[in-house]
Amino acid sequence: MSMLTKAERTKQFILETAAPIFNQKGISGANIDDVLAATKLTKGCLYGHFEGKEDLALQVVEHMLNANGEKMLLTISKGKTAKAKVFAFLDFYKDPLNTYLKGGCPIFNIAVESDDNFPAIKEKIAGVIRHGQELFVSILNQGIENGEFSNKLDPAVYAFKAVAAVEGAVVMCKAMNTSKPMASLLNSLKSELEGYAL
Amino acid sequence: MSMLTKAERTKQFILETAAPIFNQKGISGANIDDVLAATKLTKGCLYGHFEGKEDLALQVVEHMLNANGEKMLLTISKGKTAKAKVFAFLDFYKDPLNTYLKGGCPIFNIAVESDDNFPAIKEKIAGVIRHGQELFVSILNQGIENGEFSNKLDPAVYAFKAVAAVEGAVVMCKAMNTSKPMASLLNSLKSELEGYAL
DNA sequence: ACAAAAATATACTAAAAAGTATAATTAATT
DNA sequence: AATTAATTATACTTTTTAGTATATTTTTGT
Repeated sequence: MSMLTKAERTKQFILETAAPIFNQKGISGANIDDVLAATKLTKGCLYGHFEGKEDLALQVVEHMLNANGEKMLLTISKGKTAKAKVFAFLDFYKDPLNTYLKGGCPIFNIAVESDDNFPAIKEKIAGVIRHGQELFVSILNQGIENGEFSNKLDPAVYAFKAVAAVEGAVVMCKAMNTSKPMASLLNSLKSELEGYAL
Repeated sequence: MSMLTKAERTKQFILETAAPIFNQKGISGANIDDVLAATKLTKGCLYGHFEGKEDLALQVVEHMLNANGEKMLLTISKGKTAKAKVFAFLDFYKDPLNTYLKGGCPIFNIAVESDDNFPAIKEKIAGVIRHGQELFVSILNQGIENGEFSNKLDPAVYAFKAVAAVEGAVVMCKAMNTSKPMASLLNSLKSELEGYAL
C-alpha cells in the first residue's frame, strides 16, 4: 500500500489534472465541470476535498507554483558553475510551444490574471518572483566572488532583465506560434553575460 | 451636432468603458453586468449594439489594440532620430503601475488569455506583435543606414529582446507592486543600444 | 472480517450570467 | 413639427455554473 492515503492521492490527482486546465483557461475561465470531466470524478468527491472553486483555484495555483519551483531548482542545480546555472535557467523555457505544463509559464499566466482580481494569489506570485530574483542574484554574486564574472556585472539588473525577457518571450512566441525568436534571445542574453566573464 | 450618430457615440462609449474592465478582469472574467454597471446602460441598449458577449469581447479587444497602436505610434513619432524613437518606445511603459489603460499592456494581457482559448483573438494579437516587431526593426535599420548605429547591431534580435523584456517587466512590476526594477531595465536596454552607437 | 470513518456518487437546489421580447423613448429625415 | 426609424429601458426566460443533501460505496484500523 502506498504511503499516501486514498484521499490524499485523489486530492493530488485532482490538483495535477486541474493544473493544466487552470493554466490554460485561467482561474475565471476554468470551471468545476471542466475539472470533473478531466478527472472523471463527481461533485461529491471534489467538494469533499475542496471547499469550493475558490479553494480549488488557490490550491491548484499553489500546486503549480511548487511544482514549477522544484523543477526549476532541479534544473539549475545541474549546473556546476554560476554560468552553467544561469544558462540552465535561461534554457528552461527554450521551447515555449512545448512547456512541461501545458499553457506556458504558470507564474506569468497567473500573474497577469491575478493582478487586478485575486489579491491573495497576487501576493503569492509576488513572493515567488521575488524569491526567484533573490536566488538568481545570489548565483551571480557567487560567480563574481569566485572569479567567474567581473564585478562590473550588476546581478540585480541582469537577473531582472533575463527573467523579464524570457517570460515576455514565452508569451510572444506562443502568440506568434514560433519558438525561433526565443533561440536568438537566449543567445543574446548568454553572450551579454559572457561579456562579463573574466 | 457631432459627426457621429448617437448610436455610434454610444457604441464608442461602451467600448471605451468596457476596455479597462476587459483589460483587468480578462475576457472570461469580465461579464455583461460589469459593463452595464459601468456604463449605466441597460441590456436592451447593449444588445442593440453587440450581438452578444463574444462579439462585445472581440470589438473591445480590437478597440484596445487600435488605441494602443495609435498611442504607441504617436509616442514613437515624437523621436527625431532612430535612437530617440527607440528610447521613446522603451519609456512607453516606464511606470507599469500607472498604465494609460488600467490593468497594464492590453496586448500582453490578451495574449496570455487568448492563447489557449480564443483562436480568433490570438491571431489578431499575433499580427499586432509581428507588426510591432517589423516597425521596431525598420527603425533600427534606418538607424544603421543613416550611420547612427553600427551594422553589428542585429535589429531583429534587439527588437525582440527589448519588447519581451519590457512586457515581461510590466507584469513583474505589477505583481511586485514596484516600478523600480523597470527603471534599471530601461537603463540597461538603453546602454545596450548605445553600445552600438557610432 | 467487521465496524467506524472517510470517500465518492447521485440527484437535486441555488445563484449567476447570458440572452430575448416587447414597450417606451429618443433621434434623424422630411 | 411630424413621422418614421432607430435606440434604449423594462421585465422576463434560458442557460450555465456553483454548490448541497443524502445515499452508497470504499478505506482504514481494530
